[in-house]
Amino acid sequence: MTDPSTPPPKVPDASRRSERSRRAILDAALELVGESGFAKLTIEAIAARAGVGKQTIYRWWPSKAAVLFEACVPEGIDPASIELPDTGDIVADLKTVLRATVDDLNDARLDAPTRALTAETANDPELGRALTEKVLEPQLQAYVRRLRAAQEAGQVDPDIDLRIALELLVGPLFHRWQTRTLPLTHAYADTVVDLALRGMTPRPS
Amino acid sequence: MTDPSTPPPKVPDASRRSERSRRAILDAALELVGESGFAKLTIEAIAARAGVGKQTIYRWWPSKAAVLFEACVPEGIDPASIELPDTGDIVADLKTVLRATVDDLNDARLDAPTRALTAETANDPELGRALTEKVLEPQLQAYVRRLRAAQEAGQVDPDIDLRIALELLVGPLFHRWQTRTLPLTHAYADTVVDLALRGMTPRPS
Amino acid sequence: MTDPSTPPPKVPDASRRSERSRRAILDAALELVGESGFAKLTIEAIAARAGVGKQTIYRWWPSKAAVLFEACVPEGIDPASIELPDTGDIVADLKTVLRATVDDLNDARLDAPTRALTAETANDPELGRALTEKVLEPQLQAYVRRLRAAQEAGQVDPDIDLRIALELLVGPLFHRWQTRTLPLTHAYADTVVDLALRGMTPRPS
Amino acid sequence: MTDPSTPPPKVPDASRRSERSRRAILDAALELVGESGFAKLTIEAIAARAGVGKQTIYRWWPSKAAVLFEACVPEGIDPASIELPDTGDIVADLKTVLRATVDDLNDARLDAPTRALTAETANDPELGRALTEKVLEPQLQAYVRRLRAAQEAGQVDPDIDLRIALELLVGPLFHRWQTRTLPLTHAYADTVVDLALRGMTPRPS
DNA sequence: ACGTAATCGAGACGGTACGTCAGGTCTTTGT
DNA sequence: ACAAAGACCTGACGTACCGTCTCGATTACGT
Repeated sequence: MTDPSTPPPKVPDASRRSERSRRAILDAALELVGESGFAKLTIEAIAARAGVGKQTIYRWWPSKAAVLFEACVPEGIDPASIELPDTGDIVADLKTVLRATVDDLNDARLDAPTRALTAETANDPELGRALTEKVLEPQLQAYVRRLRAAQEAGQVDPDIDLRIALELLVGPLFHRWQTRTLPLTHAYADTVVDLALRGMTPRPS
Repeated sequence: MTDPSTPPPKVPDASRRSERSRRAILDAALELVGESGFAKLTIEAIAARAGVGKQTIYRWWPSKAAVLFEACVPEGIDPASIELPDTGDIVADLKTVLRATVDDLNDARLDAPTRALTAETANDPELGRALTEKVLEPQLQAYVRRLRAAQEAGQVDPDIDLRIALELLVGPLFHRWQTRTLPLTHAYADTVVDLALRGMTPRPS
Repeated sequence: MTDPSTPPPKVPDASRRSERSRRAILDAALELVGESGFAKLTIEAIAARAGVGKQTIYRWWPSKAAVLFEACVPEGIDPASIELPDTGDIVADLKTVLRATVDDLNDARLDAPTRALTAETANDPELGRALTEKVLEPQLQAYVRRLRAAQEAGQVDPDIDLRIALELLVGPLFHRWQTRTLPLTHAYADTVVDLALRGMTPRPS
Repeated sequence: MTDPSTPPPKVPDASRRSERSRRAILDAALELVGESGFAKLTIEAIAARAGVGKQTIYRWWPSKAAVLFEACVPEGIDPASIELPDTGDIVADLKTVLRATVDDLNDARLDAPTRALTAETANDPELGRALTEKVLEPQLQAYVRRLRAAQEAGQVDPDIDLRIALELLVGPLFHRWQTRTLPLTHAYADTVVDLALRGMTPRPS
């Protein structure tokens, strides 16, 4: 028996949803956030640019952050499928990955929406949870898997907490990106990997 | 010779400023951000709570972020005066400091405004610059000074880039705080210090 | 030769029309206008109450006023069949009729929809025309016929313009109903008839 | 002791009201209702035409009907000051007045807003009351006063209920105007007066 | 001691965007 | 083929704040 005091929230029928409108909305959101930033992004502007009624946005998304989230993170990609390269050389592999991350963070097209979403998590915990679960954790877990392989290959001290090890790698990059204190470069990525890994080498027994 | 097309921006006379109003505004801003978060913080609400006209806020601050910034970071503290402890034991000293940082980040009173300001830097570069310059860099420079002392004492490899070394310490903490992936604990701070420092010990030549 | 630029207006096939739906719609409209008034009457609400798709209403009626009109004025009654009583005593007959009119206007069930339709004629001239032609004029013509009979019977001055005579009778009632200035009573109807008829008695030549 | 559950409705300070805005709003409302009718009259359109924020309308008027009401009925006219002419000849005086009324009702500038306001009273009883009290009743009372003078002068039967007598005069005009059945002319006004007054002449005792 | 000039509380103003609602059209899915 | 259902685009609603402006009423100097 359901609660009679709160009538059903009228969930719309997803099977009748217009894919044309959905795509137009997501594209418009990405365009607009690139042009003017998240603060000036409004639902009305998205609707106008997409040639869509506002209600069509409110029907399917709870906030402009949710729209942007879906625009940035296309659903349907399997989180478990994310895998770091494994050439057998943990240091080289991590440098490859962190250099790619640096390139992504320096990409102007990705920078604006990513910063916007990250910032919005401060006001919107629900968004934060979604972002962590759908995007961040899958990537971090890939790091953990790669580090575990290195551990098993004897390249990393077996006593190390891999979760913290990973944070030693990505934390510094994230910190520089977030604070804009100094530029993010490949050389920086390399140095972080070298320094972090030096502390993880197996101790001579 | 000044531009005649733009009349003087009417800088108000700071000497006549009402300290009562200033304090009331800052206090009201802090209260409100604690109660409802930054998103629901409005200039009108601050003015109403402080018993102040809106213009009194607009006269002295350019944005609600600037108000909050001043509320959180009382001016008049000398950035150069920030100093990390130096007992001679770099590991112990860093653990002391990072534990204190963990405590601060876990303090509910500081959490909301700090997150709000951090998030707002994504939309307000001017605020970001101020935060970096007045708050962040002074602290980071204190780390650099303490690490340099350790280097000179032979506890840290002289080849290490201290700026990056510092980021290996604070980056992980900042990352956890920002992403809320796992709890921030003293044990975590200790492990980060241990792991980071292991990579910085002088190499046996 | 038809205009090729305007395609046929797609007149639906009336023979396949669902009588069930038609009745449900008309009943729902009457119910709703009684419950909440014309202003809050919406096509959506009628459709929902009638268990009918909105399109089924739009297919057959041009506006909510048209629905209400058909609900109030069942088609198929012969306008010429309306007849005032004729006992030979014009004063008594008019009092009978105006008292009945007063009763109708005081009937709460009829009041709301009638007022709504009357008011809507200000915005919807088409509706006004329909109302006049189908409802109002047939009744007024009945008055004219009855007054003419009285004229021929020597009870009314032959020089009188009967159209205006009739308006002297119904105008005051309509005015009071519309303006709600004073209550509509049988006594009022009687006085109006007495007063109006006094001016119409054949002059002593 | 006042009700603590309902905070004061924040009545705005009338002394600071902008007369410029007020006039612009009333003018815009009159223009728009003349152009497109009351149904298509929107607060947004009024605000746009008047070059005014919507809130400035909502601050001072409860509905678009109230705006139109004030636009049509400039406040500050003393209801008691309305007086019908008194040349001593009641028939001639009434014809003068009703002819003027006919002219007003045929004036296109007054027609649209007057019809709109009249129609709106069906949905908005508060408006109806205001209209009756501020506009209608003062005029009707003037009729009553003039008829009473005629009564005292021996031109009207002392037994007549003057309130009903007045309705016999204005009711027919109102009815024709409202139903648009036949044109409103001076000749019509004259005939109504003649017919109605014939029934009011003093009976030969 | 007194003008006078600036700040102050207050809040009306022209605006922008909000999130909701209803209108009327179009499309999909039975029956 | 028509009816139900309901998603869609449109546009107005009434509200919340924005940042600017104007209004007396305090202040706090500089004569």
